[in-house]
Amino acid sequence: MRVILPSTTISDVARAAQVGVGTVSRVLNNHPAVHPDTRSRVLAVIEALGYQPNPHARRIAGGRSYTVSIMLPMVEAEFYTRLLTAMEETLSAQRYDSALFPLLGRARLERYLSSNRLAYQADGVIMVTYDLASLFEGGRLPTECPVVLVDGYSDRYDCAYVDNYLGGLLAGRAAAKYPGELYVLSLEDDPEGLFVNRIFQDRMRGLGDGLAEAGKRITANYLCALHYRGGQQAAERLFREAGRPCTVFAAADLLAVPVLEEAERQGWRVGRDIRVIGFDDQPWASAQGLTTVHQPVELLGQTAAQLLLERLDGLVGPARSVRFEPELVERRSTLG
Amino acid sequence: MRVILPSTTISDVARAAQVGVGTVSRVLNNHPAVHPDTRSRVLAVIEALGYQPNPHARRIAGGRSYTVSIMLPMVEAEFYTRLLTAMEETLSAQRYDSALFPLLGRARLERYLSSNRLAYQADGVIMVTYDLASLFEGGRLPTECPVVLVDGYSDRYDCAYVDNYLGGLLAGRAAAKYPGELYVLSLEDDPEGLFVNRIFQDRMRGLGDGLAEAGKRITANYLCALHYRGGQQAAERLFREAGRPCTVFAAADLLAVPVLEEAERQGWRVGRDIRVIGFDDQPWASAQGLTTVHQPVELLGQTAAQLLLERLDGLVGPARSVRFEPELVERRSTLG
DNA sequence: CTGTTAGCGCTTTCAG
DNA sequence: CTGAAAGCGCTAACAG
Repeated sequence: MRVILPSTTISDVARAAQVGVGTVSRVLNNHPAVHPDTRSRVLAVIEALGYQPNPHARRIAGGRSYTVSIMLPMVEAEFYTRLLTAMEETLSAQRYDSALFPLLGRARLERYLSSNRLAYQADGVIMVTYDLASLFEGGRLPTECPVVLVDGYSDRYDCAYVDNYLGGLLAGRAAAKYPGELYVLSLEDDPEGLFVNRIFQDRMRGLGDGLAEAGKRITANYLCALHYRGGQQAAERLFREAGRPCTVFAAADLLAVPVLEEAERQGWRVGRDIRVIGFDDQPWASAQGLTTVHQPVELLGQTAAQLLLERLDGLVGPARSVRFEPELVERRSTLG
Repeated sequence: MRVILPSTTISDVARAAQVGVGTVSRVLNNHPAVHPDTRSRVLAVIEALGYQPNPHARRIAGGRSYTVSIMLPMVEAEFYTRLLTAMEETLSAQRYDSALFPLLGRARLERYLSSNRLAYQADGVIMVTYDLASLFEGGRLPTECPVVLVDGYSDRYDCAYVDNYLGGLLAGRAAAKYPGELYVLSLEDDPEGLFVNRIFQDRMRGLGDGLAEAGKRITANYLCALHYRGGQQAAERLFREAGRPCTVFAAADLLAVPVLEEAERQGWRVGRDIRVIGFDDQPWASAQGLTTVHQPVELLGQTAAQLLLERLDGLVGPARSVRFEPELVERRSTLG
């Protein structure tokens, strides 16, 4: 990796390019009023010197720091890793950097959110999954900078989300066609009760309605923690209590895997004795032959980043929301 | 939550407290040369106005931004969550904020590390587990600010680490006393090969030496991914291939759990037919009755933060390293 | 002990 | 189109 002296400043560039600092600044900020020749000369010097503007100075001077804060839960790594990667790619294409602030509890959250703290010293904020604004009086984060919510719905902020109700509905309608009882693995409540996660509630509501259309209902709901082991513990109980044939809806692919594996262990034929429907369509779901509700995770991330970038470019107006429709992907786990 | 106007500035405070901005700055930075009465008057105003200094301005002015960047892997949530919490608590007690930069691949890493970018615009950097300096020519991060490595050993930077070799040795010596073959669940290599993780290598070396002292050796080593499911897949193979009695060393508690559970499923008596030794001593290991090598995770985090804070206070001198000794905690899984 | 002032690196007028 | 200059919020001399 090339090492660059961190001490190069805008006036070094100006001097080397034989222009004023104002002009360098204009080039840096893509101001149109710069002669093409001057611009390219300055750019050449910037390149040669490996100059990078100091984000703090930019911010202090009333410009942008080209920095966004992302506040995200520290669970279920895979989903968030995908989302993060997508957001960071979109942001960095516009030369924005991002820093993460993990949602690890109320005390830490309050620290982040107290005005003027680091998390707010960015040009924009992306909240992932949780609409933290609801924790504040007035229902708004105490910040002037644009805020976007991803993987969650809000009517006060721009947001990009998947219609989890519809996803549940699709799963419910599919499940209603299959013989036998229907069992569900869904998420237990957040022990801290701090964050309100509507996502899983929506999936369950959709599922219930999808079943109801066909006059069916859930036989039992196994609540579990959102990790493989949680799913496995639920699966073990399920196999003790369920008869075949039956259908299982797992509110996340992660929870469906142990069900498939337990079925194999118990000698139940997946797709006949037991049908399994997941939610997410993680990259590995296809190889597992798991029928599931597809969520466009990367698209979600790109969209959220895009919404924020537009605000950072000065767009004003009411909150926009981009809704994605999930799709049922049928595979071996329901097709025998 | 109380909402505070983000626009309060140091001169607002100075005016309200009827002092000069210099004095306010002195109070802010705990400069001794301030009359106690003046100090308390200023502090009262700061409190009343809810004033928080702007970290960018502080940084720009040549002072500290009271900000540290933490670069950490996005896996095995529990260990890192504990470590993070400990570090953040120690840092925030000294009024330092921290932002996370996830290690998600080479491209992103290079972006973080290119000089003058956000990750470096902090007063200090904490690297977790991976010594990123080895990726650079010269073996040093291209930054002037102090760097600390936690959960890893380095001779160029201050570091706080647990002697993983010793941990392995203790496990090996214990295992050598038990009858039957010895099986191991350890970590498969990082697919990207980007980061060199010595931790698990050290544990394995120690284990081998501990066994060798008693003239014993490992019968088979099951490589697996560092999550419950990885452990479970290894455990299933292990139970097909192993005879009883036997002993299993899992290089992380996370991997030991599925072994215990599979034993129960297979009707093997834990502590007699199969003995299990983990590594970490996670908070739940005690309830599981898991014999394991205790790592003082919180202490590790506090120490790393402390090492950094001392550097931030101006301490100079050669790299210091704080080594913690792990301890074997014997529980039901080896005691029958 | 304290007020005043000169920058920190950058953006943004404001004249040319 | 471009240079000079003011100022963002703060720290760190510098005088008193």
